[in-house]
Amino acid sequence: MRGDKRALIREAAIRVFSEKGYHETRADEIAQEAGVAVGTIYNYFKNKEDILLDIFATEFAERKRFYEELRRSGLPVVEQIRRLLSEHFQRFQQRRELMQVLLRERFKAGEEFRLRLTRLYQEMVGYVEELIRQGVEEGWLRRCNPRIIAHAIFGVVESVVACGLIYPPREAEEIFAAAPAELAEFIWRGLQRTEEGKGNEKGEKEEEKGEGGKR
Amino acid sequence: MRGDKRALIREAAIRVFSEKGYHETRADEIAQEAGVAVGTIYNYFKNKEDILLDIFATEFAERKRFYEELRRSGLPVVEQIRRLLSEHFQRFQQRRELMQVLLRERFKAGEEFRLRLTRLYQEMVGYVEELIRQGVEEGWLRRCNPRIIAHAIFGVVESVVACGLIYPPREAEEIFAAAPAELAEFIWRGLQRTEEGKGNEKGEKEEEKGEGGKR
Amino acid sequence: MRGDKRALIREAAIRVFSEKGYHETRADEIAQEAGVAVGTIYNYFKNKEDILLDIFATEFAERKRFYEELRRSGLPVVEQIRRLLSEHFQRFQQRRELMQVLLRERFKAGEEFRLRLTRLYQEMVGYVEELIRQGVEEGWLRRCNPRIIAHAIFGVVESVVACGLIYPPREAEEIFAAAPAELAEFIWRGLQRTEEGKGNEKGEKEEEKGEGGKR
Amino acid sequence: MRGDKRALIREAAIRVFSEKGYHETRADEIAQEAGVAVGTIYNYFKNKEDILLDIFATEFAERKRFYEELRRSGLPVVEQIRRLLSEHFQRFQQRRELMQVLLRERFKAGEEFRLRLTRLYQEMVGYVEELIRQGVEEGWLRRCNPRIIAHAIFGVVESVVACGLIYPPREAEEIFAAAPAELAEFIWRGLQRTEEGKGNEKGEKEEEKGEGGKR
DNA sequence: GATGAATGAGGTTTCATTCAT
DNA sequence: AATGAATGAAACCTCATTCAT
Repeated sequence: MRGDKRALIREAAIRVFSEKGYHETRADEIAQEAGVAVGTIYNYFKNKEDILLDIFATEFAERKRFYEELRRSGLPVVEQIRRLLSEHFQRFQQRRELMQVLLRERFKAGEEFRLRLTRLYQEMVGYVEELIRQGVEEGWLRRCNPRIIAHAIFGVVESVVACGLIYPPREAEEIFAAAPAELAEFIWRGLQRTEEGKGNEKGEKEEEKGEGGKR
Repeated sequence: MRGDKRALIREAAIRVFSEKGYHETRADEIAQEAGVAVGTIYNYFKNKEDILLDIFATEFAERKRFYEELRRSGLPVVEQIRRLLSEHFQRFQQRRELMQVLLRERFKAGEEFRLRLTRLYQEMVGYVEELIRQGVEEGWLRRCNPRIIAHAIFGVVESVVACGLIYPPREAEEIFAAAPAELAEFIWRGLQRTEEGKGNEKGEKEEEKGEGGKR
Repeated sequence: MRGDKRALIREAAIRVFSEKGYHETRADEIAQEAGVAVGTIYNYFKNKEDILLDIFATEFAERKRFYEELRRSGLPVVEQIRRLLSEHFQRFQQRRELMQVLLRERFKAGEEFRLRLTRLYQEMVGYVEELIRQGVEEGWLRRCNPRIIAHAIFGVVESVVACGLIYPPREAEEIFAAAPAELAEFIWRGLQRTEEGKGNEKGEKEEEKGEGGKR
Repeated sequence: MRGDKRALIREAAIRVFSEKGYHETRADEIAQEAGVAVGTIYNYFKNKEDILLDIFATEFAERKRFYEELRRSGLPVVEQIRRLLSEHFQRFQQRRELMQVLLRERFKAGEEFRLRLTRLYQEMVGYVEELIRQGVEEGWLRRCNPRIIAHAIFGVVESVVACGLIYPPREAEEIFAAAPAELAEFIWRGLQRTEEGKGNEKGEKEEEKGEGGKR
């Protein structure tokens, strides 16, 4: 039950944060959105910042779970990356408000917050970094700096979220619809080996990409 | 003289904002950094937010100048994109603090701010979008959604800035050194036409994308 | 409960305003006088000006209640005016500080304030104006411009309040003690029909007034 | 020349004060209205309050000059009062803005200001008080408390100024046109002896009143 | 556990005044 | 004497947080 109320407040916070931004949101607005009294918030969270941190922590925990599951799956790296992208775009569709909050408040300052968030973020990117490193080592992917490329991939994915904050709903929807396939393709080409045995290798990849874009 | 003082305050603000974030920065900290009294700020800016907006406006104006110069250069699109990327990375090296502020505060809420910034941002991305559109039409680049790809490119470039906010200085420097080449390559591959067997390959892709867009 | 706290703050404000004037009074002085924290004030009032407006509104509402009661009383107009004056002087004795605030801050500028107060004031004077109009029609009072005379009566009554702000306490007390009778007489004579030779006298006066108004 | 600039600024201040009120007027608005730089104001006045005080002092000095002239005129008291009222209404017509400022800011707090103004005000009312005292002693006026009645007369006169601050221009003009005769009559009746020898005494007075209202 | 009125520290902004030119 | 940019003290108000009910 305790978890329920915490989640209730967290989800309410996501809605208002995504609408007005963390700083512009007052504690009592979160309470109102959650349908509880202001004081109740402080029974479940240390302070306002703690709610934001919890939003990040909850989402990152879920992602980590997904990443580890993926890692344990034993699938080929290329397939793992495909699923990872597909998962991200899918999750964005389901939880746009959440994603917007994550994007917007990613760099909020505040001593402790910054430190804790940074750690979470590094850890998360680390999974992808590791995946790419493996892909390179195993010869699936072109030789590159895995850390930089991992961040770049996050940058690409986040660019879609950003569009949702920049364009009016109509245009945003068009972008959201086309983006997954478009960007999977973009990232894929950016990672792919080119030199030898293209014909064969390509064929496989193309198929994979197709599926990735679809689901 | 008036312009000088405005710039003096703006540059001071960039330094403090990049350090502590816009919201966590107090007006008198900006004043102190600028070496003026608090009141002086308000002789040159309507309010604190106005400083932030001015930071964006000034930088975006400069970028627009560069983009238009580029456009008028008559260089082949591929070369234009190359220069654009190179310029961005170079500018990032020169003005890291500025770039961090732009990245961090991009989505700050606040009625008027949001509206004005959105307009500036769209305009800026618009240049790149147009460049890509041309590149595709002229056959230099692969067929794609230019708007989405333009945003993706910004996302990639911004990912480097983000690293500066996530990693400790030592590691960040390593990333900064390698990123330009690494990411130019990444973007480049993402845009490039596949050399051989185009006709066939293309057909497939279109189908895939079509399905991807449908869901 | 809510009404209580509002009244508590309002009454505290009256005391401080009457002592130092609205503009010279700081929000925290009101809070201190009321025995609450500054923030509490803003739970009950939109801003400092809103307190002042509430002081006027509350008093004017009470006066209106009295005027309407009087009107419904069915007493002869002359008696109504007598009671009205008596009530005013009595109320002044009970609520000197309040009256001083009303006198002092009556013309405070400030867009909305001015508008709202003006409306309240006109309404209040309107009652007396109407009373005089009736008195004239019914032949109790001399022929006159009821609106102007209504304002003049308020001017006379307020002059006593003004004395409280000008003279040191000792002298003020003397004035307060004598003023009600003295001014009731003054006003009364100013309104009274001349007893004998009315027809003739009246005619003259009308002419005189006519000329006076012409110039 | 020094006096000229001082007067220039004072007159400008009267215009803005009457429009927005003393507190709501900024020093630079006075400067702008006067067509000088802010700094210039402080070459002629100690501070903002000093301008307001100067407005009162200048007007009160002029009034005192008039009162003393009147006193030295050797005219019968009744005639003196008639002229005094007539002068007041005339001056109001010529200098409405000034009168509004005097009415509005009469009770502004501020240690030194209050003290100095109070002295000026008492002195000014004192002349009228003395006049009435004489009138009573000489049997021209009914027995009364001269101080209270003097204040009441000021209250009546000021009520017209107040109307200018309460009613919209159209209605205010109507009031201004009718007020002098109307109020002279009101005051006159309030002061006049009634008991013995009315016929004769009255006749004289009526004439005087008529003239008073006219000019 | 829930409530929401009370709290008061703290930040933004204003604006009277100064003073170097 | 005139200027007006710079100053910084001061005040309003907000809003995260608490705690008695």
